[in-house]
Amino acid sequence: MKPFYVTTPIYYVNDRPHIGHAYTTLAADVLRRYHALRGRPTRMLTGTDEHGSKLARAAAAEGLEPRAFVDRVAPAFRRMCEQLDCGIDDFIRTTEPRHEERVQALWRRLERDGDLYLGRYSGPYCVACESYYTDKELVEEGRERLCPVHRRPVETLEQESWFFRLSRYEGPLLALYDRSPPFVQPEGRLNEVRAFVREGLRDLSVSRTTERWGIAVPDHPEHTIYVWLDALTNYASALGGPIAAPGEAPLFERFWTPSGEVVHLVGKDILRFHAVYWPAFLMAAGVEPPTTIWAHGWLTVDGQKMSKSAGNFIPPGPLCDAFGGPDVLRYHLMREVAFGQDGDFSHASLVARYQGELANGLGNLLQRVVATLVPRHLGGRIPARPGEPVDPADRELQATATRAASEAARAFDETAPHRALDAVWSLVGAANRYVDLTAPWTLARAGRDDRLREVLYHALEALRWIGLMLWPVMPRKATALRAALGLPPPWPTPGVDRWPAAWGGLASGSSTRPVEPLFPRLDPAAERALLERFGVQVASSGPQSEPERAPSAAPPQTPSAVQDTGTRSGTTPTASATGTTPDGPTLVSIDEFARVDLRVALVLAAERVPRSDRLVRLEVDAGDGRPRQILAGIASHYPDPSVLVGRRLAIVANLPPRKMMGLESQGMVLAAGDGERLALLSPDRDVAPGTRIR
RNA sequence: GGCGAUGUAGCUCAGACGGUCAGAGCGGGCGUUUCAUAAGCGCUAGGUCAGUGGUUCGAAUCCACUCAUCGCCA
Repeated sequence: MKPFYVTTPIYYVNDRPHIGHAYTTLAADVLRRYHALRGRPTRMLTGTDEHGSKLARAAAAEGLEPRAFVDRVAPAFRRMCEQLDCGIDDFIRTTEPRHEERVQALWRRLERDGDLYLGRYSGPYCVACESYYTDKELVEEGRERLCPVHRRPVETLEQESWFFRLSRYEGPLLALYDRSPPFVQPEGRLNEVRAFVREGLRDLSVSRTTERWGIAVPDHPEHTIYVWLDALTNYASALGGPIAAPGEAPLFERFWTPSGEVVHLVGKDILRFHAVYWPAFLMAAGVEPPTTIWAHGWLTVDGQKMSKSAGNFIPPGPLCDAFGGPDVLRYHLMREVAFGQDGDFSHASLVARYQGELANGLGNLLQRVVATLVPRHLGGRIPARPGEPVDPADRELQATATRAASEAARAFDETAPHRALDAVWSLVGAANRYVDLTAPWTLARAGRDDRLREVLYHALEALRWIGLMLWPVMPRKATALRAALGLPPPWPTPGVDRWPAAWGGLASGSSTRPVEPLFPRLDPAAERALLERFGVQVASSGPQSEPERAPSAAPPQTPSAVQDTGTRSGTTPTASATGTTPDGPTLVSIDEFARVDLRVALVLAAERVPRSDRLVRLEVDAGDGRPRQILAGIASHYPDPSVLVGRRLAIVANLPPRKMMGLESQGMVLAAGDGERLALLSPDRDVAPGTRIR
């Protein structure tokens, strides 16, 4: 069995973990679990990238030593893995001695073999950043080219630098790109890399005298090793490689071998470093390059482009909490996004898939079969295994299962979890149809017990297959499903292929277990509540208005873009990616406007909110049948709000509830104001509370 | 500017070698069962397959050009 070694990028710790990090880590874990289930020895690595001037600056900004800073922020990434049930085998930090030693060992090897030489590097340099930039990183303002961070002119600075003889490896790299299976996936990306290399490679500057926070060049401590040479080496250093005497690094020998498979999952922004520099470093050191560099796409949120503005991301934690564990998020991300392509995340889609596919599809299937039919008609006993299916319905179910298992396996083998899940769901659908078609409840009434037992056996067996195939993506739920069938978790065992293959593997005689619904359906109220909790406007997809003129401390409620995968971006510095919105008036369609629920509301009570100098608490009749509480920032204009009682005001009634000063505001009153004067809007004659405004 | 990719039903997308390729899932509409988480199941979508012009007996599928979007490079 070929060993399988999969890595995520190491995450740059200048940020908190968000759903983009979660996505890559999840994908690696899913692949790892799949191959483990197939009986392969597996290993998964993730970690954090903790060197570089950006981090040193971030630390300085908080008055911390870099070491103290990274020690504080790095654990969040490890916690994310745990939260997502990603069974990592190792977590490496580039500041660990075991890594630094291996990087220096690699350096010595490259130097010994003549692939490093001392030269002079010159390029645009920002004094404030103490950092070089490449031409394309600079921002142009007028005729000037400025530092992307400080917006200050850069100067051309020359310094002594070590160079790696990258130019030597043009031919070997191109040969690597011709090998099959392709070194880079998806293949479209391979062409880009090939084109890049074909245009010629220049030697690479791999040390900086201006950089302090990093790994020192052996014997030349005034030089710091280039952060990418440092960072890339993590994939091998975590195993004790890439340079190690025989017997010294057993893990490296076991997993980093031509007879094994080494897969690096990377974001498409860092493809070049992985597909050009990394294999070149390794070839120079006489080490086999990895098997595959898999570049996945971006995750947008609600179709919004990525943005790097701070705090503008979706952390995975609340999504796990909302569904009692990570499996629903795991499922959704793997199912929704075609691996390798850009994908979109939206809470609405998450909930829709949950309801349609998990609750109605699989959850309900398990419920009808295991929680009802089998206990009711068979006393919870798993019936005897029938002979070879002869009934067309039985044969059809079995054929679908066989097809699903082989298609799902092929999809996982091709790193296409979305297609694997598609295949599994073809079996879920077939099993639901099978139950409908064979109608066990009718068989029971007709006293056809033999047939009833056969039918339920096949339905249970289908569930067993589903449970196994789902385990890589939803380990907890798959385990719960198997428990319902009276089966243990599918402990992966090297050398043992547990993928379903033979129909009839379910042992008879044992008992099913009572189960809680695997994926409890959200009733409309719960669904709405959940979406509102996520800040999704129910029944519309339009942008939201902010309730009242509330303090802007809270993050924007409009779900917006997530960032890139948070790895070291080789090309785009932090500040450059922010887009600006044109200032011109925005037109809305009549439909968009119609989504705003404007109503007349009668003020029943009004009082100042204690300890707030702005807020007034209103109780209004908005035609809901019960009073509604609205907070309005109008206290400075209405110091005695009781004058408002009995007035009819215009309100927005379908904003998500929002808490201010510990009180929930269920709407917003409309007012005209310029900061100095403010006037509440009222209808000019009496209309019933709740009357729609249009 | 160079190279490349994509543009198929409201949405997300499948559709080697040109001739049951005009499809799937979701959403929408209609119907139906009752074992089940008001779930399931069945039927239904009449979309110029971006546009134009070619090649061909015949093209979503080949060629050219145009438009749009995107990626890599400069």
